[in-house]
Amino acid sequence: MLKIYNTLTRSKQEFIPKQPGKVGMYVCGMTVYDYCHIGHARVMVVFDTVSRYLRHSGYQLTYVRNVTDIDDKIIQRANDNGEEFGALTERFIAAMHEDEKALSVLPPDLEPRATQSIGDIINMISTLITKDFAYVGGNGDVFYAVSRFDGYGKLSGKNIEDLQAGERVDVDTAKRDPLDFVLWKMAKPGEPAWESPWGQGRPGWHIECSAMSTCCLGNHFDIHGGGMDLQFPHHENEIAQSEGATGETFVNYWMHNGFVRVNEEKMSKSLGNFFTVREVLKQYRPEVIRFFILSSHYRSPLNYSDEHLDEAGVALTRLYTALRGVEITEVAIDADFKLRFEQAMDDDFNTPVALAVLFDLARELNKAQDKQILAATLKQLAAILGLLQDDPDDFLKGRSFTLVAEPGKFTLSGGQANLIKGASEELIEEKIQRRLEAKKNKDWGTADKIRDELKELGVVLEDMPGGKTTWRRES
RNA sequence: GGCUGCGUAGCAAAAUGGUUAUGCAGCGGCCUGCAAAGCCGUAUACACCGGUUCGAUUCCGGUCGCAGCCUCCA
Repeated sequence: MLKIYNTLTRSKQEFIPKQPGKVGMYVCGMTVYDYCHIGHARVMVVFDTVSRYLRHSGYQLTYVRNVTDIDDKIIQRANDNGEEFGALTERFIAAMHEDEKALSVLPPDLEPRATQSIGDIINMISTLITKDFAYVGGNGDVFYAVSRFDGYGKLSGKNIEDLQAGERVDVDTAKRDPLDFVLWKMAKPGEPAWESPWGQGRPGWHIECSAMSTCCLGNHFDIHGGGMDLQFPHHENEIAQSEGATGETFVNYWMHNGFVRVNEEKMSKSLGNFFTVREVLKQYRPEVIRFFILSSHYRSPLNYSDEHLDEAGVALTRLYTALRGVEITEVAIDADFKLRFEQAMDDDFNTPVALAVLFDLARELNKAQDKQILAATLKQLAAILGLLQDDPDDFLKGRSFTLVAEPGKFTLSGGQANLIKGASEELIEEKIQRRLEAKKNKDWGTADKIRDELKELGVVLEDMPGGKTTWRRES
């Protein structure tokens, strides 16, 4: 039985979909004016894992993740660059898709864009005005009247009085109440704009998600996800807009992932302490990043550092080592390990425990005479986490190292990866042959020297029973 | 100031009212020419102070420390 921690109730609840067997899930995606950083990667990987597990559990899932491709920052950045905002967003959407692909994040079923949902957005704003939840302000912008919505604050645990008391001085006299937020923003000359009943303008950020989610999944759906920081005001506002407009419950389960931190501080654009996915991919294999993200629970903070990435690489190497040399066949997998794995995932997607099950499985596999069933079990269960799908030898020898170049020039390359990581495979094989000769002559000095040379190049040798020598690159 | 949440061994990270988490690192052993990998064994914990309980790291209260939100942010 799957349990999900619901931010709305601050407790783990049994997951009961609205319609038996079917799940609708919406996740707030990226605002595309820059490259994705590791914090964005966490959202993508976490909800990709959630969607994989829901499907594994037999649910027919519709997974929607939007793209915010119009907002103030996008306009600002496009102006700074002296380019059309559409050119800017296309470029970063392409880059985002490359990053996702590298991290084994499967594409969502639907990826609506704000600029392609303007009609739906306008319809929702019109409804809100009709129902008196929204008004045209003194400057022509359309605002949501927060005080009109009774449930305001139910998600974030805030109440209107506290918010008003803590409100910073707001010079915006166009609003009736400082807490009101913009639904439709009038365009300044030269800004991107769409026709609307209130004049040329663009949608506010919050209404975009309300419109795109209800359009794709209906007025009332199962799961809505996003980063912790979106709880307030973004998701609170979404509830106010959607429930105000439709009169129905908006979402049953709210899921929020924790932040990636750097030196105990939130990784964010504003703090400037972020690492982009493609930067990190120059140093670490994509699967190592994915493993690192899944090695802590999705709601916990995740501290980013090279040391932790290194540890993730070593841990992943242990799992791949267990699979090395075993032919994976189509067999029924081990029921006990499957059950333990599912119990972990059923408990609010407890990936650290699920990984611990995989490590226990790896130990059994290392001991086993007949490895077929355990190996198949390991690979199949890991697939639910989006891990261990590479050929073990390719992983261990660094052949699947991913190189990310400029957007649009994404390359998956074994040959280049070898050059990055030091010695070519030809050189390694040659040295191994020379060492085997030396070993045959019991010339241990030469043999050890060759081994040390390769170690310098990040290559570790392993003498196998039967006189063969295999090798791997240090992760 | 208001509202969330967190504080676990050398590091990372889970569960749990009484019993081995797990990975890396350490120590002892097996294996190996020596290693590596693997296997076996082993040490080191639950911020502090009270309370509830036969028994608390786990529940309750308080203290201290940390992070996040209250402004755009995944």
